[in-house]
Amino acid sequence: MHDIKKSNILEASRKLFLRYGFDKSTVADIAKQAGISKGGIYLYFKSKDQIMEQLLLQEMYEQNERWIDFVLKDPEGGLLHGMYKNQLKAIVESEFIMSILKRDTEILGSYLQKQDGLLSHDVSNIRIEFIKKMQNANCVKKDVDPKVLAHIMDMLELSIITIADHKDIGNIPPIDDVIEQIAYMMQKAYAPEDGGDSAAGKEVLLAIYNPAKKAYLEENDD
Amino acid sequence: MHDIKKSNILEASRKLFLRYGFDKSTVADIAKQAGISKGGIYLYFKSKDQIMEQLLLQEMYEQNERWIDFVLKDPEGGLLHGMYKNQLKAIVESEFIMSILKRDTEILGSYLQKQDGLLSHDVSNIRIEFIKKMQNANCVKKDVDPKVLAHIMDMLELSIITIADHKDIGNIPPIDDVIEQIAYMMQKAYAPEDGGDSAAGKEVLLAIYNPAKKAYLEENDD
DNA sequence: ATATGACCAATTATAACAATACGGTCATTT
DNA sequence: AAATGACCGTATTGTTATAATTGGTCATAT
Repeated sequence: MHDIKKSNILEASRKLFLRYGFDKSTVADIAKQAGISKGGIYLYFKSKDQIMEQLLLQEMYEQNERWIDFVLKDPEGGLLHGMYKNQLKAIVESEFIMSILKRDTEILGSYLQKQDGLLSHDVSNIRIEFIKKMQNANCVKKDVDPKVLAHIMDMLELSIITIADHKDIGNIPPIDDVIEQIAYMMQKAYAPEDGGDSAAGKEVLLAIYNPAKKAYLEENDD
Repeated sequence: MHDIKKSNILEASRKLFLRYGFDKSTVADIAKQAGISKGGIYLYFKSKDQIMEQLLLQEMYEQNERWIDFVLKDPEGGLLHGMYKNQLKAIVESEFIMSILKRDTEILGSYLQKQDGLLSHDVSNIRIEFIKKMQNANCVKKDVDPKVLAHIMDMLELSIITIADHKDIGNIPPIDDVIEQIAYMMQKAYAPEDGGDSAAGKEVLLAIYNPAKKAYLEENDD
């Protein structure tokens, strides 16, 4: 990160947004938490909304980095169940990412209404295309409808985050156990008969991810 | 149903609650819709809350009847994936049941805050016990943790209902396809090696369901 | 007996207004 | 140049009084 001040502001915002939500965290609060003056904020960001936008981008970037990292280290990371497992693991490490996926009004507040750009872009279509590519690379059984499979993956991703609001926490098993069980289920159902080609799957993932990463870093050289 | 008037009131309430929600549907509205006077309502129910309570009980009963019916007709209905599939099918046939599982404040309104009795009883523990019984009856693989499996079933049940609030409807596949795919996944992952004993599973289900049904009918002889 | 709707207390919605807090700016300081 | 915080117009929130609606009752009618 080039600019330590900018980084401080983002870190302060992350902390406050998660604790009090976007609406209840004032620019003055953020300035105080970051150890600078209110006016100083506006030397680095043109609005409070833009702070949130940058924060979302950063968190998404870091989540993806974690994901790729997990995948490359996992022998089965190139197969569908391995990728999905590691994506879920990367997601649940960030409360902020979870609040995005939930579209949590408590955290994101009025930013949800205003800024639809970042948050509304539909991740499901990306997932569908991805599954098709994985089928071609012999990482997923070919006789399954990518649209339906992607949707079930969307469902599990959503509910792993939201179910805490619907069940007593005492009845929720450890999140790692749940993720492992989901991966097991997907492996049994969707891995090709011959086990699949994990190395090829990793290639598919990197071929999509690396250009996106490069584009992001060029736009945000921090 | 013994009393046609009572039935009319419940039917009128169901219609209005689903359309306008519990809070926005007044007792006068219900009376009008049912074709009787407001005072008449109180000859059959002691409060507006009690109408909702009876309605919930009725809807749950009917959902269970549909479920058992589907299961008995399905050759694989006695296996875990068959039972779950048919339970999901029975659920999505009733908007009311879906609003209960969502704890939809738009529909249930202030009834959610007041009456916790009916809605808060945790269905997850029932599911765990059920899976254990199914394992003993050779309908589910024995090397899986019932707590985790039950939780994943809770997750899928929840998200099949709630995901419409999070995705464009254009990107949601037909609900029947989704349910079939979930069943396929569960069959691959959790059916015993030998295919399992569907008839035994049906016995397990009826052994639990029939006494519960009898108790309900005795309490509500309508 | 059964059913009605005018009536009641209690809750909730509406309106008008005052007070506050907010995001953002900019003259001044460092 | 870089950073500050007093300042500004607006939007939100709090307050109060008043009006309307609601769930539930019960004297009366059928």
